[in-house]
Amino acid sequence: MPKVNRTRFAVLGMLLSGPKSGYDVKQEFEERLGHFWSESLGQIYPALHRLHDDGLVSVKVEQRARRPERKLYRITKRGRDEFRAWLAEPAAPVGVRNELLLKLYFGSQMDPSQALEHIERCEAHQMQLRSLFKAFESEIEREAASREQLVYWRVALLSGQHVNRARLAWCRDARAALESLMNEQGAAPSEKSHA
Amino acid sequence: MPKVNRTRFAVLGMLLSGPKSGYDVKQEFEERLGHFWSESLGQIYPALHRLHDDGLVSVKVEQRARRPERKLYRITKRGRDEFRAWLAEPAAPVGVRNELLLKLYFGSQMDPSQALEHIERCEAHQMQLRSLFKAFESEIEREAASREQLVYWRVALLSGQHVNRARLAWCRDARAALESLMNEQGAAPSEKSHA
DNA sequence: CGCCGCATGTAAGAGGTTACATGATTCG
DNA sequence: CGAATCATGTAACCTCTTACATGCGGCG
Repeated sequence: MPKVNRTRFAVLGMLLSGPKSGYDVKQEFEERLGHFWSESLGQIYPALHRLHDDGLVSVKVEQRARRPERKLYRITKRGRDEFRAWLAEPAAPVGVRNELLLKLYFGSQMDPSQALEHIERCEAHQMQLRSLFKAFESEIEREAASREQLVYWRVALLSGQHVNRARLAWCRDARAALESLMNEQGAAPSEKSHA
Repeated sequence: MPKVNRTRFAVLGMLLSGPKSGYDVKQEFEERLGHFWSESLGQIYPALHRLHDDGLVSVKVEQRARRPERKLYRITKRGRDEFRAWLAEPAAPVGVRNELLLKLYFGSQMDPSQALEHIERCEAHQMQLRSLFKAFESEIEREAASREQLVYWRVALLSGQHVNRARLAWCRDARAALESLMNEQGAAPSEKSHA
């Protein structure tokens, strides 16, 4: 298993669109990649230091009138080369760890009504996500620097939307399954206390 | 943020269906929860020791003729109680870290044909997954111990299938978007070398 | 004055994978 | 005999989040 450090390249990639401070990098992760990637400041600052040690970025301290000073990191030629090499490599599959499904797998240990609550929470969350994605649609239209970039941003967003729709559809199916289970048990109450 | 140890409860949950060894627990994770949860032996053994220290499981060494001996862990009353309490709590949302989308987000740094390869790899992987899910459908039908358990297992599987279908649909959309981008650029080749 | 936003960093600690270490038994 | 499976465990090593520590400037 070719274990590469993804934070390293995620941060490096953020610098492609121009020199940035660690703080800027964090902002951009949250604003634009929030639905498929995240990095904390506790990862970003050390990553920038390491990138500098390795010569993939250069630093310059920027002094601004009446604003705190900050370090602007700029990607170097070597940085670009290494980034492109990383881009070409196959992506590792997403690690799956879904706590909701884990709990539902053990659903027979709880009340069906409790299981239903879990699903309703998921449904509410996915509805919110749907709105966010909707708002994002117009935002990337405005902010993309080129036709090419817009296409790739749309592709990334589209993935979120497809999965979001799938989760919403699943919530409906799951609710239906649990409701019919509750009807069955309500109609024919077998012994439950020692299950 | 109420940080609870999920491995602890995942392992504890595995013992609900009867006493098991650490090795058994690992098997069951792989066979039945593979698509939404995983635990390594390096987590499972220490987790069982801690569960024992905390009185949530009991141990018994099982001697078998001409087979290596093993430790059978059995969930205790307290274990069941704590497990049920954990089940009732809201599940943490899935942490998102999708390396494929990260690379595609930076797609304008590579050849569209390279981006296309990334998508085709994803598509191939999702096709395999689809077959696995299909096979799983009949397996849970055979192995569920009760009607109730079957419903919950079906709900968990259904989630995998919905998301799998969404990813396949996205692969098709993404391929189409990239192919039309390649046509545009092939027809009107603007300067590319310094992008 | 106190809080918020900007800005940089470190340290502690949890969580997680992999490799290592050991040993029995079974099957070809 | 050697490889695969069963079986248990530890150690090293990443990764990641959180909390802590510090300081400036603007705003109410």
